[in-house]
Formats: sequence, C-alpha cells, structure tokens
Amino acid sequence: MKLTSKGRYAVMALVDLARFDSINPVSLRDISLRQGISLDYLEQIFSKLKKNEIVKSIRGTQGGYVLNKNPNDIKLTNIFHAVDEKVKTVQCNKDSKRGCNGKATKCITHNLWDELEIHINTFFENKSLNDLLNKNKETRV
Amino acid sequence: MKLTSKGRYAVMALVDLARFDSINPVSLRDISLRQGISLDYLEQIFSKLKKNEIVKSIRGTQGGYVLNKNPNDIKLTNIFHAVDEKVKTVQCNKDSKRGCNGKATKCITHNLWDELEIHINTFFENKSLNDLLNKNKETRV
DNA sequence: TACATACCTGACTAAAATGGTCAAGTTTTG
DNA sequence: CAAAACTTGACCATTTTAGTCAGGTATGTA
Repeated sequence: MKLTSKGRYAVMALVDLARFDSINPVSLRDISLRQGISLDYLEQIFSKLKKNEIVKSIRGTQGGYVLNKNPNDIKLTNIFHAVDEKVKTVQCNKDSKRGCNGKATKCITHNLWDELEIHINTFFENKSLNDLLNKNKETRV
Repeated sequence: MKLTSKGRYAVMALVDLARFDSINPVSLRDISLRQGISLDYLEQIFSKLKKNEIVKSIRGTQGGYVLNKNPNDIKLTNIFHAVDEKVKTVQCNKDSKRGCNGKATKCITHNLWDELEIHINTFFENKSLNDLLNKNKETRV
C-alpha cells in the first residue's frame, strides 16, 4: 500500500501555503519552486482543493491562494478526500448487499480489512494542518 | 492508498489453510475453489510464502501446503513482506544521505509520512494469523 | 510401472492507475 | 493593455497490477 503523490503533494503544498500570512495570497508558482512540484500538476490539485472549500483563490496579478479555514479545522482526512486519495483495503463493493467476490457470504478476512481501514483513517482524522505547522517549527530549532 | 490483491489474497489463503489440521496438507486447488482465487495466481503467491518459510509444501497425490510455524508466530508483517506488499508513504530514497526530491533538506512533511508508516506497520506487527482465526470463530457463532 | 494429482517456474499481457504535460483560455491589477 | 495568475480539459507515456498460459517435475496410489 502506498500513498500517491497527489495526496502527498496536496499536503506539502498546504503546509507551505499555511506558513505564510493568510492575508497575502500565495501563488502556485512560488509553491512550485519551493516544493519542487510541477506547476501544471499543482493547478490540478488546487482546483480540487478549491471545490472542497479548503482554499480560496484570488485572481489577477498578486493573486494566488489562501486558506479558507482555520488550520486547526483542516484535517488530513479533508485534504485527502478533496484530492480523491482514499484508503481502500477491500475490492468488494460496500454498497451491495452481497458479500465479497460476488459470493453470498462476507470474505473470511473482511473484518480485518475493515479494522485496518479504520486504523488508518483514525490517523488522518486526528491530524490537522496546524499540527504539522507546529511540528515543523519544533524541528526547525 | 490501497491494499493490493496479492497481499489480500495471501492473508485470505493462509487463514483458509490454517483452519484445517496442519497435519493434512491443503491443496491450492481447494483454496482456489473456496476463496475464489485463480489457481495460477495462488501458485505465484505460495511460491513466495514458501521461500519465506511461512509454509511447507508436500508434493505428489494428497499433497499440498502446511503452515511452517505456529499461527501465533505468523504476523501480518511477515506475510506482507513475503509477497512484497510494502507500506510506502514517501518517494524519497531512504538510503541516500540527501533529503527528499534531490534537495539538500528533508521535505516539509517528511516526519508526517514517517509517522504514518509507523502507524500502519504497528497494526501489521500486532496481528497474527491466530488472531484472525479466533476472530473468525467468534463471528461464526 | 503408469498415471493422476499437485507442486514449480518463468514468460507473457491486457487493463488500470499514476504522474504528469500541453494548450488554450479568463480575470484582474498596475 | 500587458503581465501575472487562476481555470479548464484533453492528452499521454510509463509503471503497476492482476492475472493467464505453457510448460515442466515430483510423488503417492492402483
């Protein structure tokens, strides 16, 4: 199981963004240069972040992006959800009333995978952008 | 982030295998039928499990596979490691002394991803095949 | 000893996901 | 009006996944 770079980049970009005063918009070009992420790719990512109301955009010269919420209220869950980075441990369609693999019963390890999914998601729910900022300050000493 | 079916199948197959008396070998054909996993694919998986000394093979008629260890000593970590299912949250080369993305410093969220990796791996280290067997008995009541 | 069963090995491949690039805009400020 | 910055959507090369296929080899039983 691996984290995709879309999810990773989204978090990196938001931490970068959050480190600046939220009154002055930060341009994607700046983030691109500082974090070494392609500008075109960042645009895709921020389009999604905007749709999910995590950031606001300000157009025109001197424009850029600004956080749309308090860093404390932006959890990793929200970020990952926005860019379609999801935790998926089973193939089975959860909506269908049937069990896994088209069989009548749940697969033998179904509970395990559910537990795993919860375990990982708990981590994401408990981490906010603010936590990351503080962490970063600490390690910068 | 998602679990690959190779990892998922490996665990499913081993739970299936462990449910039977470890003296009577279980053929891959039986596991294939019961779990709905392609026989050819199972052979690939069991080849790796055998190399990692998680199972033993018994050839010939009435042959099959048997656990090579106590179910209590087979952790999810061991299984996943055997079939090359690994948890990867960063792209960066851990061996290189340099930071991430070829830059001089560690990327801004590096600590976060390390934490996440540890969080997930802890889950795998704390779950044994035996835990899954018990769980399965419980839910069968 | 024949033969069926089951393990064993390696090459091959279709489809999906990943990780982007490219092109052509629109909006706003100096 | 020109430049900076956001906006949108199509496109694509590479890699990974999730297998299949084709041939083996070993061994227990009739």
